[in-house]
Amino acid sequence: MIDRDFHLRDHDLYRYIFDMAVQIPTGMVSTYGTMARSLGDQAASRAVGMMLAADHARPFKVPCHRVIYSDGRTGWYTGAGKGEERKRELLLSEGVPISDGRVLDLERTVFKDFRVDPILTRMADSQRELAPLVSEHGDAMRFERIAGLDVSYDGDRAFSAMVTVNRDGKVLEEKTARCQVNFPYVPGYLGFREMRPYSSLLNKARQDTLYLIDGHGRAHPRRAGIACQFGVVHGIAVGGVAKSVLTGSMETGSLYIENEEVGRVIKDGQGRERFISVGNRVDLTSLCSLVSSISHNPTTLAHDLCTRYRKGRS
DNA sequence: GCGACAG
DNA sequence: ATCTTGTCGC
Repeated sequence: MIDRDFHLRDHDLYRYIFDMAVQIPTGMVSTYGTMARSLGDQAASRAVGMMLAADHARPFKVPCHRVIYSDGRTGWYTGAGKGEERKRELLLSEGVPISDGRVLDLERTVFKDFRVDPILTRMADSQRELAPLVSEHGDAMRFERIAGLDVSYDGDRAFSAMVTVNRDGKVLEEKTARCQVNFPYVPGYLGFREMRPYSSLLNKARQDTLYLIDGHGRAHPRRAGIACQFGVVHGIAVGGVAKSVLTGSMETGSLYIENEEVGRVIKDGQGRERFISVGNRVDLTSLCSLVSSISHNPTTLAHDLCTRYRKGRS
């Protein structure tokens, strides 16, 4: 049984990062990569840097200047008196050894013993648990309704949209929603950023509708991309329609992970290249045929709608 | 230089 | 993803 609430919840990764930063003792530093690894995945290192630099509400004072690059480079400080120079000043005044813009003796100066819940490990485990629940069977052509979904952002305010068309490409329904997300984009964990914005578009999960999501399904390091998460959590048919590759190798129009075909490249109704992979309850071949055959890609329609919605309401 | 990571 | 400027094609 999958923990639906775990997938649907807004996990506040900012709070995790702030709670970690205050654990770095005066006179020591940590690195973006070290903090990401403590959370469970080094892939989040850029996200750690983005969160520390972001203009985001903080419940207490966060010593961002104590977080540096893993090669010792001090980097930038976005707080009061911003700049490279200010960050070095602050660290020097705290007794951190710096020379030539680099923190010295990293073995001793880099703090690694964070006390934190390894949330990314739990998320990755949850994706591995979900992967075997994905069904790759079902004819995409049997659906009367095809719904494209996408999200647009203003900072961490998400504006999502769903456009439902029939197989002739005629628009049957449009819907928008907005919500706050506090989980940044981390490669491999997109589902934990966008599950709520997408789910808030669903009055009820419809079995007569094929949902197409901007992102991958099985073409994911743990075979559980956002299209799989959305499909299994709601028990619906979903296809992944991505603009670029996340993982795997391309050979003659197919995307492979360890000799298994996990996706295909096609041209959509507008002639644009898209990477298709199974989310849930459809087979790859009919899914590709469907996306190629619809004159207006519902995912593109949803992209345009949520962009307009954001610009009109933010 | 390599590898390169959805949105 | 978003921002911003510049360029191309209709």
